[in-house]
Amino acid sequence: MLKKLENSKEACDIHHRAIRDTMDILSGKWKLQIVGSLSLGKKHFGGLMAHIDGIGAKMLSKELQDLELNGLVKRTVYNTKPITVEYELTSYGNSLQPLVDEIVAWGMQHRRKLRDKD
Amino acid sequence: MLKKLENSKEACDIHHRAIRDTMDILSGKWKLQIVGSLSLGKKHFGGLMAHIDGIGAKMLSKELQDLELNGLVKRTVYNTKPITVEYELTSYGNSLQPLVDEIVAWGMQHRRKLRDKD
DNA sequence: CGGCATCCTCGTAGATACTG
DNA sequence: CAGTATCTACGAGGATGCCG
Repeated sequence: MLKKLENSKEACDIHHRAIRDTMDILSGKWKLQIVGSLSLGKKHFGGLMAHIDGIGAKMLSKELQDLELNGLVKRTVYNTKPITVEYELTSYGNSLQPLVDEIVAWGMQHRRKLRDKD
Repeated sequence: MLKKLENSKEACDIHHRAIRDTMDILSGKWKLQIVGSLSLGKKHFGGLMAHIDGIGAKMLSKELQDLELNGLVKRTVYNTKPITVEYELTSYGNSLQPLVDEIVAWGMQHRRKLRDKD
């Protein structure tokens, strides 16, 4: 463990680049909510629409494509009568779970904090 | 532990609200990088500018104000010859550390993954 | 049902110049 | 050094309508 250069300029850059990488993929208003939603189980397009309150079809479609491109989400089309499409997290998408958990945990704790103060 | 309604509509809403709350506070291109930067120690305005590659004075200023409003960052002005200002994480700001760690960890793992694939 | 095309709006963010 | 002011551009994101 010769990690003695932790505070070097280089280490900081790696640090920041990692933050940037993650945020590039999860940026925007909706991606994390979509991931959070799918982490509870696969869903249809319409199901996601209903579940994510506020999102429009265009946004959802676009965000899902982004997530699919990054290998986080798998898209499956079924040739049912009116076509249906199912989205689910890939195993890679599931690797975001601890991250999502932290975000949820912090958000809940934050809301509690605000209530106590006001 | 009667958390048996985990999958209820209500629980989902709380879930999503928490994600939304957190992202509202950490949204934007820079906030997480600023937090990450300050988590390594207090810094001057100029220090942050230099450390965060790419950010402009206006953005940095605005983002810092946001973070201060949310109680994540403490701003201290020193009446030195040319005025200097120091920024540091509050204890509340430090509560984001595990979150930031997860983001960094995932970002680094993601970059590794991409390298292996290409 | 899923989702693309079009149009439009508004916020975000950059460049530059200026102040205390 | 640490901002603020102004001006501008771009793109995220919403509304609507059409298509497989």
